[in-house]
Amino acid sequence: MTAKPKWFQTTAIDYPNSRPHIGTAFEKLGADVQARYRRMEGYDVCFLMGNDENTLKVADKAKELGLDPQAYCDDMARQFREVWDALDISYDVFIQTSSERHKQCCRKFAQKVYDNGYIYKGSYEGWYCPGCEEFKSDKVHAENAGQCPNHKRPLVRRSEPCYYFKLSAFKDRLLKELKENPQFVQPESRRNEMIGFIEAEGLDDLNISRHGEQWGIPLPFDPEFTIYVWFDALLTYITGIGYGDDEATFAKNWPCDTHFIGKDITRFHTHIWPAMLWAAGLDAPTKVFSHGFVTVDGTKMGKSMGNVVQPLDIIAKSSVDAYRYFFMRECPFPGDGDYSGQRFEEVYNTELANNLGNLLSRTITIPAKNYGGVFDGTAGVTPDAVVPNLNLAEFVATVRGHVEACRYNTALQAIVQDFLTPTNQYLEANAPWKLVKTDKEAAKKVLFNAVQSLRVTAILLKPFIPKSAEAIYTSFNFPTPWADVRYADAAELTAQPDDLRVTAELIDGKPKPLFPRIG
RNA sequence: GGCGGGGUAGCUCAGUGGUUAGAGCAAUCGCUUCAUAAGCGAUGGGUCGCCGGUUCAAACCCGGCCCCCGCUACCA
Repeated sequence: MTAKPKWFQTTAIDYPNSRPHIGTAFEKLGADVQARYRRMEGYDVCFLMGNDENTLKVADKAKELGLDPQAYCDDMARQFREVWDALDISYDVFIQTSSERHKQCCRKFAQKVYDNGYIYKGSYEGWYCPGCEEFKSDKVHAENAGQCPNHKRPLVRRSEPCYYFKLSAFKDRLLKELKENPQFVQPESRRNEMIGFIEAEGLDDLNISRHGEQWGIPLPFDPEFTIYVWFDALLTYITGIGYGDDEATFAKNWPCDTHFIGKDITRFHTHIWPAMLWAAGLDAPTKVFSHGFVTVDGTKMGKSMGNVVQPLDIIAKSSVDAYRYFFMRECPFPGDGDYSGQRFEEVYNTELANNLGNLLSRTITIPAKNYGGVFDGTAGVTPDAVVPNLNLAEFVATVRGHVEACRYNTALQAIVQDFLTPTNQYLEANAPWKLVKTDKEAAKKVLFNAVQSLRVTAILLKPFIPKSAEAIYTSFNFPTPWADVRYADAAELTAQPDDLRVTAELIDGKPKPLFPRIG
């Protein structure tokens, strides 16, 4: 027996200022489809997610609510997980950066980089607002005529000591990695941006410390300073799998096979993060995938816009799988997408209710009525292909390629248009509901073939809509247990040892609609 | 400003030189009634951003122009 290949993937960790919206969920969903697909394909998957808590905003928010920061963080973590669980996000590790374990490992990492000579003390000079007690960027300074936009008082030039990470030392190595390894940053457009950036601007050393903060992780070599948030946030990807305290688990999983992130933080993950890892003597991640953003009714979502949509609100009106299907089918994962209630209804009714759900209903009801749900004499019979001019093995290979490249919408489009719709056409062309009156055996064979199409469909849809795919699959007595099916099983039509039977629960001879129409 | 991507049917998009430019959704009409008022078929609808060039032939190649979007150091 050979060991399973490992697959380690992460999503970005989130600021727990407010509950997750559909944009945050988009990332988790895309990552989840990949994780589920990899598990199906026999990988030993570790899927890591978490919350990024060591930020001032979090401490402020807790204060505002009169809560201890830790209590606040723990409660938000609970709320986040509630949403992820409702969306069937199959994470294996959920890490909070305020956890003691993370902090300890974080300090170990910082010490290591310091010992390796990639952190040095310097000073940071910039425009400071005494009212805000923080530095403002040159941009803010320029745009507000040298005044603080909050306090309307002049910003003052100020210099304070800090610690720098020697990012510049990795410029050539990074450029080489970016250019020679196309998989390192996906999609391609983001990779080009990252290469272009270094070529145009070079790489400057980065201030990684803050001074005089209470909430945060102190630098091990100088406790006067805390580690600036993103430096510790990125480290969850390794502390979550045991860096610094469980080397066996860490060694097994690292390097990361895919970091799923939003396109806005691509630079952190493709410039700073690999450099940090190299500075500590570790490998860079294999792939960083930058997904697009979700808009609502064509406009950017935001608190100030008052158009924030939460996943649970959509699920309440439909179902988890409807939610998952919509975003994976309608929004190209590498690019941006839009959510609107109208479009949601359209996609749901057309593809899930009418096409898929109805197909299941009709292929259950006719056999149930005419054959008592048992396809006598089909044991050992190889099904006929239902879709003309389709090489099933090639088709499945195509879908697999789309899934592996995170082109989820294209994968689903292929499944619906090239497989599901033709199955409905096949039924129409052969009309088993008529044929059954003249040639019961022939009608049975037609239905048998159609049901086998549903088997293929259920397998292909498993990573996308796990519950519904299982409901379809277990509506019949297919021999391979659901937990064991792989895409390879969808690639061929084979005989089964027992007569095919309808195993779905029937009420008055009919199954419960899988996706009841909405609207 | 610089670098990158894009402008194709009402909507979302496919289509990198070769017959009358395609798909899905939406619209209209017909067939059907096994099924979730579901299914199937047909039809309408496009000066392929604008102008010029290369070519026997251009949505596709080249030049110019207009417009949109992304990146340009810390908001998924």
